[in-house]
Amino acid sequence: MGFQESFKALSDPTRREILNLLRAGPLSAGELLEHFSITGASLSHHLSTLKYAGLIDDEKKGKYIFYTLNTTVLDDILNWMMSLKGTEKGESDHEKP
Amino acid sequence: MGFQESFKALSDPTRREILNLLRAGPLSAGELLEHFSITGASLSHHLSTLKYAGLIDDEKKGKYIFYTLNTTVLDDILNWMMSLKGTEKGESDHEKP
DNA sequence: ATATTATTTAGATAATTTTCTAAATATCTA
DNA sequence: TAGATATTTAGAAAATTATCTAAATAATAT
Repeated sequence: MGFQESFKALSDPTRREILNLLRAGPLSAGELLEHFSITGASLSHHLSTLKYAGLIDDEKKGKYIFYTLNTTVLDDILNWMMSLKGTEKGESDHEKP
Repeated sequence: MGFQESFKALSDPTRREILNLLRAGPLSAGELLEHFSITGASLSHHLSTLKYAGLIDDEKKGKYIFYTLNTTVLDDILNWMMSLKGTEKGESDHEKP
């Protein structure tokens, strides 16, 4: 999984809102659906995009599938962005090199 | 400019490479073009996408237009991602709350 | 076993994006 | 002024994406 899929996944507002909702803890597809006015099929596509990008995990519990945030990819993106800014991983903002 | 445009801009590998190249300092469109095998027109579109997203600035100097990295939007994205991770702005990774 | 509920998959359409070639604009130089 | 160079804009074709409805799969409940 590269940045390609991650950024593409993050570029949709519905998907970003899904991630926001998952901050509080795992939610099923149906619980997520209540927060949007799209069909279950559309939500399912968004979830599979997020999963393909590595941004969420899913776990089947009986009739439901619960989705959780996976922050591993976010960390990779954070590091890439910090290196773009020229800031090393542990470096403070206040140094004058 | 919202996250929409920024993430969309970042989702293309050519555009991410442009940002990487600009880390070292300003470059003209022509100088950037040498690093890719696309037409000038395509590059120009990528540059306008990056500019619209607020990720680069441009400055005309005579015959040339020089592009520079603008890290303001990157900071906003970094903050959003850190809040997704549940990490406050100045907070260390090592605390156990 | 049948019906109900939760979710995904298939297939279609409309909108967006990437890229190209060709033409336009702006600046410099001879 | 005419020609060359740097870059953008216009217009079109091909690929990708978001969304929908309808159908399929899987699990639970009666």
